[in-house]
Amino acid sequence: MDKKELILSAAMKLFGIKGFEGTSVRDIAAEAGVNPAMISYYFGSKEKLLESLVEYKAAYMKGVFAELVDNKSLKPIEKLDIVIDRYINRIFEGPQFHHLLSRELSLERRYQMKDAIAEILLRNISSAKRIIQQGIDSGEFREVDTELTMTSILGTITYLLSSEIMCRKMLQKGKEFNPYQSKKLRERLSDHLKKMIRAHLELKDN
Amino acid sequence: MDKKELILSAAMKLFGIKGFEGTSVRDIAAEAGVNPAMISYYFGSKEKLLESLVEYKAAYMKGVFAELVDNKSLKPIEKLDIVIDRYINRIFEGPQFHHLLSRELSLERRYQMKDAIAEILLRNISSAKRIIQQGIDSGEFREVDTELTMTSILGTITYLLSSEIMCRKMLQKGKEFNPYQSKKLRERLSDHLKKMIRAHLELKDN
DNA sequence: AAAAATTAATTAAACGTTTGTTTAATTCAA
DNA sequence: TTGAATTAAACAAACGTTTAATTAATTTTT
Repeated sequence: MDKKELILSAAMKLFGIKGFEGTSVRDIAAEAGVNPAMISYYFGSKEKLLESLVEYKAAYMKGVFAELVDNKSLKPIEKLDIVIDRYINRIFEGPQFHHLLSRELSLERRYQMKDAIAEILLRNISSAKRIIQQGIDSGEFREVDTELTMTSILGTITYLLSSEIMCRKMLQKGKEFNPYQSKKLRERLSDHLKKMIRAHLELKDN
Repeated sequence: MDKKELILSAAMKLFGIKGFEGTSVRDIAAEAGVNPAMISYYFGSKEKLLESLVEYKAAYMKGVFAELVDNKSLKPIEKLDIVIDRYINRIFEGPQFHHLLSRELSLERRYQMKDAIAEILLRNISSAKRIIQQGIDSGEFREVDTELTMTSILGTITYLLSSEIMCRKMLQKGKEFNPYQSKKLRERLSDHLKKMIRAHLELKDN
């Protein structure tokens, strides 16, 4: 792995757990095992490093749900199940990046970057919204508020995994419980969301 | 208003919008119109100011739902409606404190404070969880996952209001749309949540 | 009630660190 | 031999906090 990537992954880790302002370039350099000057040398500045990081990571998230929308062999409710599971898996696998994004979004700073982040997140959300709309149009779903239904799906996952301590207390677990490594929790969350979304969307006279 | 309170409300505002590490004591002093030294004088340190702030604000949130649990004249579903509306109103009225809390919770720092914050939030959540359990016990609700059902309620509200820009894009609104001052959005959110929770909790053969 | 003494509040300035970044010299690779 | 990569050192600026001096308020003494 070249030094540029070492810096990026060190920054990812530290920004994720200590926040942008809470992480110094010397922290990042030490974590990456490089000289602090290399950060300015490669990225220009700490802030541009953050921008590079978001750009770099965003590439992995491009249009994950796009092909799902046009799939003709799956029913809308089955598509939504896939959306839910993919989203859960993504956050379970790398919660740090997700924490970084939501923290940046909630700060009144770096507006240009916030806009870029919002665009990244929305790219997938709008695909999922279209799936719900498909179900409504075909008469399989009730005429729900598509935007807020998506909000509920994402919000449930995000809120549960926004902090380990909160998750533990919420679920009444001990200190030995690690939310992000619990396969049981993944399934429990997936199960809850799918059931709730079904009850919410499916017509009563089914 | 005495200077101690001026400092507290200035800190509340700035920590809320710029974050703890992103706000300097000089920023706070300027916003409050006091000398920077007054912060050390009254609170000891910047970190203790944050602790005082959480303690100060937490007093207003003490056991808001406690009396609701024991209320005999309301049905569980009606109680939940009240929980939803109170929670929505609280965040709409003062989103900054809520942002501060969730940001602090997601950082791997100040663990003692995180624990205190989690306890504050959980106090009300456990009351609401008991309401759902009442409904299950009385046979009015399905046997759902009470913890994750609460997570969905709180997560929906939190996610929608976690950032203005994300909210606008999610709802496809223009720049003139101010989520926190939109009475329409409050009602739309309340309506969506109540409907979804009803579909999720109420027995099919009702 | 007035004066004196004591405590509290407030200030500007300075403290030592840490911050992000740059420089200038050096090592490395092509 | 040229250009890129890497380094240690230095930079000014900003940071949280402390100091020492001054003003304001309160209490005690006369």
